Amino acid sequence: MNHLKKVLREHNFRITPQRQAILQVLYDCRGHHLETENIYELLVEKGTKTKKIGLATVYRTMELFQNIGLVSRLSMENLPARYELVIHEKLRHHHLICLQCDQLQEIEERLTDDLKMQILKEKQFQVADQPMKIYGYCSKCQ
Amino acid sequence: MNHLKKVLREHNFRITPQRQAILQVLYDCRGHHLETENIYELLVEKGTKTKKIGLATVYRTMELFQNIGLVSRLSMENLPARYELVIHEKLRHHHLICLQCDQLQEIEERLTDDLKMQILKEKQFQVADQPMKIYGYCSKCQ
DNA sequence: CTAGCTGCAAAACTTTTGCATCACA
DNA sequence: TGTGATGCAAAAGTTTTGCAGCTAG
Repeated sequence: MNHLKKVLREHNFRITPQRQAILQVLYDCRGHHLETENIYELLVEKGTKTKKIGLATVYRTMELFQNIGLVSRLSMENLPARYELVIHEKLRHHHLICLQCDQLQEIEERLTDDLKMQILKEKQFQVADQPMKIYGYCSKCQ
Repeated sequence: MNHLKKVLREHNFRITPQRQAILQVLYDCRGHHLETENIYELLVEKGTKTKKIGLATVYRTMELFQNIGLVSRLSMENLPARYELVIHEKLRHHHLICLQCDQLQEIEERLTDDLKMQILKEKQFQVADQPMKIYGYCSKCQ
């Protein structure tokens, strides 16, 4: 939460109750990958006693958080995009997505280091420093 | 075109002028990755003198073609999905997508063989036999 | 104070669907 | 001729935007 405040201030964005509440939800659900709609619902449930929030605000906030590196966005084939908090102590990772059950697993980023280097060498294409989505079948669904 | 007819007949689907026209467009644009809307527009241009076609038909046809393996679908982050004809003589490949200009390049599939094997070994996750999307910056946009 | 945020509602956009009609086999 | 395919229009579903009012700094 302090990190949020620091990053927002650094970029000259305001620390609003809505932004704090959204970050709290993301933190409470860390490890999961939430749709904007999920986040909104959780906020509405909690929020009966506190503040009101609009779905558009959640969308706008998720875009903002992504831009400043607080969350990473995972666009799903046709489904709504999902977000997860970027945890800095955690190793960077890619996503393994099961085509059968939509379940997510993670693999360490280092596994793609060689691939990135080859792509740079052969195609002069600089692979972005963002999680890759790798589709397939998890051990249960094979 | 003969291949289309063969595959459709094998699956008990009908060979309609619309399906043939769509396949023709895909063939004429082979090497490119077309949005459904692009295909529709091209058909409307050409079609003034021939037949009418509806956008819904293009959507339905692309889904059908994908199911029977005639085209491969490339879901783009927020943008409309793009399709390309599956050319059997051509080597299987992955896509490099430039985050700046949306341009697509291709890399040979073999470059990810090691990665796939490691993922299977470490996570018992079977990577699907489909093109991977790798995001980054092309040589012009870096 | 005032620029940046927010909520609401409406719009934008891609994709899907219902249905009456059409046409391939 | 009968069933699958089509065109049209409307619906669905996610995300964006316009705008008037609110609020953090």
